[in-house]
Amino acid sequence: MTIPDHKLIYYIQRWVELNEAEESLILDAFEPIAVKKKKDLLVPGDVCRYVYFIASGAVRSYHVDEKGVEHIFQLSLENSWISDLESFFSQKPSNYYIESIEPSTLLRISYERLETLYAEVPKLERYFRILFQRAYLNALQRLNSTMWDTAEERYNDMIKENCSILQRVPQTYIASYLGITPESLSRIRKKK
Amino acid sequence: MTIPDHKLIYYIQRWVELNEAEESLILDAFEPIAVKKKKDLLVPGDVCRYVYFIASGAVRSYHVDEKGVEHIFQLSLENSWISDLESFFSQKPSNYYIESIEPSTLLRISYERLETLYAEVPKLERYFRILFQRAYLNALQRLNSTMWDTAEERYNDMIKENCSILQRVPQTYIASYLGITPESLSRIRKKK
DNA sequence: CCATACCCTTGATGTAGGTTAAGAAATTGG
DNA sequence: CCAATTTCTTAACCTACATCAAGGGTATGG
Repeated sequence: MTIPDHKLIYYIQRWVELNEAEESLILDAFEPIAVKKKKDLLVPGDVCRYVYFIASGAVRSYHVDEKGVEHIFQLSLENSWISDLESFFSQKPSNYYIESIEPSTLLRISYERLETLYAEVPKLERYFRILFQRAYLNALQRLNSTMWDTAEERYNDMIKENCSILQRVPQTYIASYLGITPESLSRIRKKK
Repeated sequence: MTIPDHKLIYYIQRWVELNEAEESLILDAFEPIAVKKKKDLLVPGDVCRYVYFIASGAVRSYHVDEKGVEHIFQLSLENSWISDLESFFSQKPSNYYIESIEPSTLLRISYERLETLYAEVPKLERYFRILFQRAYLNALQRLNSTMWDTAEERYNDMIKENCSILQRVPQTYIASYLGITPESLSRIRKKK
């Protein structure tokens, strides 16, 4: 068992208990891959075939609008998940890019394999139920603050909660994730 | 079995198959209640004890900020779910109101009862996994359009997707749900 | 190790939507 | 069925953030 494998099991065990048999079923189902910086894991038009667990590194998902502007959806560091779930679960073409922003090690599982894995390890339904529940609440909070807080408040919240990401990715990415322009973020930062 | 009970099972069966035994276990676990218009199901400071399935009627969840302004989170019609999941799952005090906006019939289940029900009917983990997955994707789309579309575009999208709600609740609620003031919504509507 | 691309900053100007205020219209309940 | 309350509209003015533009700094890969 390699280090990234350990981490996946560790993070699943935070929410559901697994016996040894279940652990190996899970590990067998995931395929480890290593990617360099700036590698596309998904491009628009392709079906999103995998859900990725980030064992190390950083990955973003974004979409490019008609004017060519990038809108960042997710900025994910190690020990979290990333995918385009809409495309993944519908198995229809995606509108998004998923791209590594640092050299990263990932564990991926395909749609078909995940369905069979649910049958082999029913507890995983519980794990993903809890995971989506938390992701949903998180998205609602982000929605709430986007609707009702100023850009400055949102940036300050991000500083509080998420220090390391600010050091690791360009400010343009942070601005896009917050829903503002790089210029505005620069002005907000100057105020301090 | 009453009509509202039927509907709950019907909507669960859209995603997972249930046998008769499982159906009755589920129906036994949910408690039907009827509420008038404007009844508070949850107020800030209280722990959210229930998840509600709306068999008929309409319910909203909202929070009131320091200035006394209401921010509507969810506007839910019959055949959908409503709760403050953050409070429900953490069993900590809520910051939200949940209030009926029409006379409604609801099926509710408590936190403890849901946990035992998961043990009795493991398939429900799958159902709620899928439910949260969809809710999460929905929240992300709402986030996306709040960040990048104009208020007018968001209102037009709502007209397309959700005709009936516009007829059934005051415009102030729609405005708040869209993240704008009633005045702005009024101006948008005048344009047509 | 240099050139190119990318990234950050700063300034001038534009605009969607907020705020305040007030009256008209529609609901509601006693 | 009417008074009270809530909802909707309109108008004048304001503000947070966007857009456009241009210059300087700093990675980075050939």
